[in-house]
Amino acid sequence: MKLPRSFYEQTTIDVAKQLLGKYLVRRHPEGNVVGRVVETEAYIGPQDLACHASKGRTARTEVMFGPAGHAYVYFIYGFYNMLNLVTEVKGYPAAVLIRAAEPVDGIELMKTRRQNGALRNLASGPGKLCQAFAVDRSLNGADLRGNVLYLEDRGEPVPKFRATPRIGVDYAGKWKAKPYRFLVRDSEFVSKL
DNA sequence: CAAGAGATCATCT
DNA sequence: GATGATCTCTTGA
Repeated sequence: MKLPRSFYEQTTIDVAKQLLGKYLVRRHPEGNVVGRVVETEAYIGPQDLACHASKGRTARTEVMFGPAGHAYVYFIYGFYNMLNLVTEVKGYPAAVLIRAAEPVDGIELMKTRRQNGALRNLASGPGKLCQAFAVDRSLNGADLRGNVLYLEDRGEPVPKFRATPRIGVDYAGKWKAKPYRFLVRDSEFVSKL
């Protein structure tokens, strides 16, 4: 069943943990694609220097300040999109970055969208995942209760996971060491160990 | 296999 | 005008 808005209104850490083992569904004219989430990161509030919203409320970060259960998609490095899910209460900027998923359905379609079609390389990283799932900024602000992009609970308990510091945020001072990255143990589909 | 460079642009100063 | 929540390819051991 589709995750309700109340799921995303929990604390960002809880959402990030509980997303592991949930299923990301992308409906698209080319075909539908489904992946099992195996890696997430939490970005929490205006004081978190790794969180874009620590720079203030701008056109780019506006979605993060909005209500939970919406997609925050941004473009970076001139090449890649990143998919986040807005969490917590309206007015408090926080989100969970989806970093990796295990391909489940629509694998052939994912391969056509990706350079390297090896199964383990289709969505093992936030940029790769957005390519495989055809996520771009047209989905920024999309409601996750809609039919284009959403998460599904298929009755699987949250798998065993571990926490590490987040990737690529060396500039974030004391926040760079916080264990806000969560990854499924024993999954070969994470971005890195 | 590890390390490094290059690609390329929206966003903020 | 600088930089980034990245990826791929190339290089060298």
